[in-house]
Amino acid sequence: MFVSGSASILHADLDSFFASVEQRDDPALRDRPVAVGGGVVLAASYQARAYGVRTAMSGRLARALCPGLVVVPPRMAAYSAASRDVFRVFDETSPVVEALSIDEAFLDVSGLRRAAGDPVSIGVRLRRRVREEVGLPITVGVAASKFLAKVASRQAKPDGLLLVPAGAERQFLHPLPVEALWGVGKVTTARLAEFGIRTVAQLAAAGEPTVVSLLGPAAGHHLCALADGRDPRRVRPGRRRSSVGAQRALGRGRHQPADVDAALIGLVERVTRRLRDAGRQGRTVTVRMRFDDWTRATRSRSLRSPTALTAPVLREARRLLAEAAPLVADRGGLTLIGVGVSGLDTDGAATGQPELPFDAVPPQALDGALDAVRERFGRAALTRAVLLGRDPGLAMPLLPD
DNA sequence: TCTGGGGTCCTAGGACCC
DNA sequence: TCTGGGGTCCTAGGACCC
Repeated sequence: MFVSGSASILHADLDSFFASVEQRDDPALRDRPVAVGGGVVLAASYQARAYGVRTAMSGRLARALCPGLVVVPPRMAAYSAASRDVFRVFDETSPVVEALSIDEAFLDVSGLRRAAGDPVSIGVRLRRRVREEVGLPITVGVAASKFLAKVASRQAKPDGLLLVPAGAERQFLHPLPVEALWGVGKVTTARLAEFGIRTVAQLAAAGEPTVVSLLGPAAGHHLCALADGRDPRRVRPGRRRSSVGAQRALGRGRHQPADVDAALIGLVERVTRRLRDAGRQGRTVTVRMRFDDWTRATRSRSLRSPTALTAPVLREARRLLAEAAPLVADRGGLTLIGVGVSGLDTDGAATGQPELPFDAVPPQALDGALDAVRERFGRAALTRAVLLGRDPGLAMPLLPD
């Protein structure tokens, strides 16, 4: 059974974001095939995509496919600024915005019909504003669930808007190939194809027990629910990053220990600098490695207390790397090294997060507010918040026990 | 084709606690 | 003393996304 509420979730996604910013800032690049990157393509304009140029492709291959390709080095600061401008438009469009990445977000506009019109009109205005005020093309999918909105925007690209009307979810979804589904990548597509499942309709017809036996319980149940149009996930504003990492390719061949250590120091400094700038601390240090045979490994350990300081993270990262020395020798040397810090603290007070305006939380934001309560005050307070929340008269004040 | 850099989520076994 | 069940945390790996 399709559960079709009204189609009031927007998925807004900038089109080939990095390349579009470059074309915006340099008129000479407009209408030309542009790739942002160097050794590897980070983003390709649609003119470049027409030649088969894709994200993650090597620069050499991209140039071979598209002789007129203009390759420009990335300007991360410009992309961050553009992202801030676009998110300002998002925030002015709806109070319930969930950022997914630097260039896409979900917006719940269900509470805005009276104030701002129906979801499609809101989407049309959003696209116009981003075009006029930021100068970038953006695609919007409109549907009753996050999943469908995301699939819709993917189908509508570039520079489009697509509504999946309530009740028409199955017609929209079932003819699509399984890889059109958010979360189905190469491995899952191949696995399903072994059993003749290539479209969403075939997935739905195969039945949940079969899909679960192929993909495991979590992915199986999840995918069947999605193929059936069931996706109850709310748009959750204010989600925070839970890990910070940095990595660096080292190139093939042997690397002197001193060079590897220098790279490690640089990575640790970058990561801890970002933690400090964000006012966050983390407990688990992870060292990522890639080897000459392209296999990967990670080693991680949790510190006794969270930190954002270079020294303790570096000490732990060096230890982890030293312990992995036999592995490195065995697999023919390092070609990439990375450092991550996860288990980030969620203490709002210590991180400069503003006080939660409990009396100003719109009903559709309750989900996110409760998560924030749990993060800040723990489970007991969450239970109490839920109980209080059931009786509007008791909803304030809410203080930690 | 020959390969970057940033993330999220899931699984699974083992340790440990109640 | 032996046993069970449940929960959480830690670590490693892998799929997937942009």
